[in-house]
Amino acid sequence: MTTLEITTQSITDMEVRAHDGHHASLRLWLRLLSCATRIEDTIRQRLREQFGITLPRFDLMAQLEREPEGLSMSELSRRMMVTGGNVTSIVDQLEKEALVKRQMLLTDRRSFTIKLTAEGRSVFTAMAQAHEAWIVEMLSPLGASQQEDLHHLLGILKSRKHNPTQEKT
Amino acid sequence: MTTLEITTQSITDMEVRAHDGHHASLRLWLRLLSCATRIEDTIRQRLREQFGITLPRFDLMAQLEREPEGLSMSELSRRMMVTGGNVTSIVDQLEKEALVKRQMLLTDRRSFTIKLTAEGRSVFTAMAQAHEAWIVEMLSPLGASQQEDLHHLLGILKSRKHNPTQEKT
DNA sequence: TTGAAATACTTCAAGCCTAAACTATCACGG
DNA sequence: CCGTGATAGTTTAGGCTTGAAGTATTTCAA
Repeated sequence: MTTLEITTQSITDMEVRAHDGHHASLRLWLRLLSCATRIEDTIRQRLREQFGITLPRFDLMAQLEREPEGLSMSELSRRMMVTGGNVTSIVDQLEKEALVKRQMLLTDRRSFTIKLTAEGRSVFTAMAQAHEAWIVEMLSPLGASQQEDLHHLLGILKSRKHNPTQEKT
Repeated sequence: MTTLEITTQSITDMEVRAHDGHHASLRLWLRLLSCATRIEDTIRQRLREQFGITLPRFDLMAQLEREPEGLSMSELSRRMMVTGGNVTSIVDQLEKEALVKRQMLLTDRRSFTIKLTAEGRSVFTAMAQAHEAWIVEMLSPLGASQQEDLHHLLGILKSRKHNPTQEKT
């Protein structure tokens, strides 16, 4: 299956590299996933213990905090990268706790705007501060320039996501 | 709260850097999470469409594939970093589909060994091959040396995870 | 021996999440 | 107008996940 003839290094090197590259990619993916999971689990646990809130609810509030004008359900769904039905249930919960409110739109009766309530904003501010400190703490094994490097590498990964042979430009 | 007096650049620089560093860490975390989520979602979707299996079931089978002798429930739970109850339900499903089997232990009647069935092993082999190709494809925006860099940086992050208070160079 | 603590696993309630089906409203070309 | 297709949200069934409570078994020391 693989060539055994070694006239120059180049051919063999390429194949060895390709083969190893597969396992290396897999290992890289597992490590990436593991890092993200560990950090996320820690955040989830601390939010629960210290603020009695779930991560998805926190995330939704974080989206709203950046948009004082509020967001529609579909825009929330897009930004949070989750399905619409999911957003419905999270907003339902947060509305029950009076942390967000649905606001009718005059221009389109199908839609409405979700906003933080005054209490929601104040609660979120306190949580966000703690949250940011946790992140800083958990990323601190990396120095500032290493964090920049990591940010850059992940940016490359993000940009051209998955490119099945030939994709539109 | 912060000093407003600027006698030399240094003080302000430090504070600005600290402040920016916080936001930079947060941005880095969001990017890391987003990369992991996008890749994971793609894998989940393709496993479902092409093999009619869920990601957790695939992951559990992957653990078993590496251990021909099988694993206990608690060992599976530890390796997959999920709770025991979770493993119970996934094994239940896989057992229904005859992809894994519970095997009584003579030495300890509380426990048993979970193994892939012959069919499970054969099904898994096909899936794993596709899975690895997807990973290679999705990581391909990064060259081999960039993947190594990323692997290395994530290794640092993983090792010293979160280290309360004491540290910073 | 025996009973308390530890261990292995299961069950349960509650919440997250998805895909798919459903309702209501809007847009717009005929 | 009007009807057809698109869009905004909701609902539902099924699966994952957790934390906590529960059952069975083992360990170990008094």
